[in-house]
Amino acid sequence: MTTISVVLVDDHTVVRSGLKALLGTQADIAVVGEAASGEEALEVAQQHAPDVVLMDLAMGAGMDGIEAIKQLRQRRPKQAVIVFTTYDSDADIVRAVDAGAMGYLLKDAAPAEIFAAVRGAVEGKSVMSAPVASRLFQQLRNPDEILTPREAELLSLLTEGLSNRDLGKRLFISEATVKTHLAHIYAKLGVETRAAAIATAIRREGMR
Amino acid sequence: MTTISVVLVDDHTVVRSGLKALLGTQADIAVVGEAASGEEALEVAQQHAPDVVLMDLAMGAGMDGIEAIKQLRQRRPKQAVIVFTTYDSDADIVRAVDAGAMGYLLKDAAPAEIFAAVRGAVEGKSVMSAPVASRLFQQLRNPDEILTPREAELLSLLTEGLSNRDLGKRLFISEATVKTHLAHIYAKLGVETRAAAIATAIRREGMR
DNA sequence: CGCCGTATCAGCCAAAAGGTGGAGAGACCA
DNA sequence: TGGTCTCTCCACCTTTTGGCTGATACGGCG
Repeated sequence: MTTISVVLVDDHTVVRSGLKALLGTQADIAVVGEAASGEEALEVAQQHAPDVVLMDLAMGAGMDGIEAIKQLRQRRPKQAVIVFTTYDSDADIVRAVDAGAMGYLLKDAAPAEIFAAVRGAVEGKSVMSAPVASRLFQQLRNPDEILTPREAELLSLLTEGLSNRDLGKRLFISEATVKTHLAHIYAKLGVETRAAAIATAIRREGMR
Repeated sequence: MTTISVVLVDDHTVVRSGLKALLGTQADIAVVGEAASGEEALEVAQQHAPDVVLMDLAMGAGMDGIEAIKQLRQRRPKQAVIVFTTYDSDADIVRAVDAGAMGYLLKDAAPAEIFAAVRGAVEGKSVMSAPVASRLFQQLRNPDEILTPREAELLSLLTEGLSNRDLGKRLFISEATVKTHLAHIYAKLGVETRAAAIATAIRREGMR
């Protein structure tokens, strides 16, 4: 049985050491490096060429986790990246998977779950915490379901090419409210701009 | 009934032979020559003075189809050129018709359609595949909407939801140039925002 | 009863997009 | 040769957007 080399990326020292101790109990898993930021992660991964990178998405300063995943994946496609984070917002999940994450674990995951994720990752299996999986599944299956009625209404008008001001007038709400709704829509669709939201919405069957 | 002489121009031998066999089934059509490039086409057409030239637009190397059409038309205005190609991009259609093509067929056209195009061409009739016709019609109806090749390229990327910066990187041009192109595209499409441009482009058949 | 999801609104700030006007290089055309 | 088109780039300025934080209100649910 080969040993699985792992690099930990988290800006909290305590989390890293805890994780290190936990993984240390497993004979077939070895933590070969640590990093506290996205930039550092790239360096460390370069040095140790680990099989798996366990990474927190939220990093204090500098490059964020998503960007780090993209770059890691670009440099060594065979290396598996597992997201290990506190929050499970829809946007983060979609973007992380999009960026190439092999797994998505929440920090309250059971030890056994973490071990399984690491071992699964090297075999090309994608392991994720139950709540994350269900969300992702729902997203892929019917992303519109997670939009509230009002949001769906707004999205539909958005595909007409209206501006925030016009959207407000059309729906009899303030521009501020429009922006709030839009922010929620972007998060749920996993995009950052209205352009991408429109492209996604129109192509996503139904509204042409 | 006079026999219609045809010259085939396509850089793929298989396409030429298939077409030759197909046209051979018609008593009134005779393939009198073949060419694999634009230059060769000019020579062969010179030799055989065919009634019709069936030509692919995409030729591996050397003179492209559009240029070949222009020259053919210039040398023998009576000779009909029919474009027979795989793609139906707006730019190609417009340029081919501009260059003097009498017809525009897609390679998946039905045999009957091809025969009709050849026979129609000698009578001065212009025959084209349905999707091509509809595009051209739309172009003619609203000439202002003809996008330049570069603009079309940009518009297509625009529908992916990219930002100006990303568009620039992707096309190896500055953000300033991107903005210039976008302004032109908006004007031609009759919209004011990128959102509307995307909505229009995606819905306007073709780029999904 | 508090908690959560939904919908509404505000203000502030940075980034992106859009408008205007100009300009040079290269291709093409008459 | 001169005019036109296309593609490229720049500067300056305004508007739009998106990100962040926070707030109020209503209704359902455990």
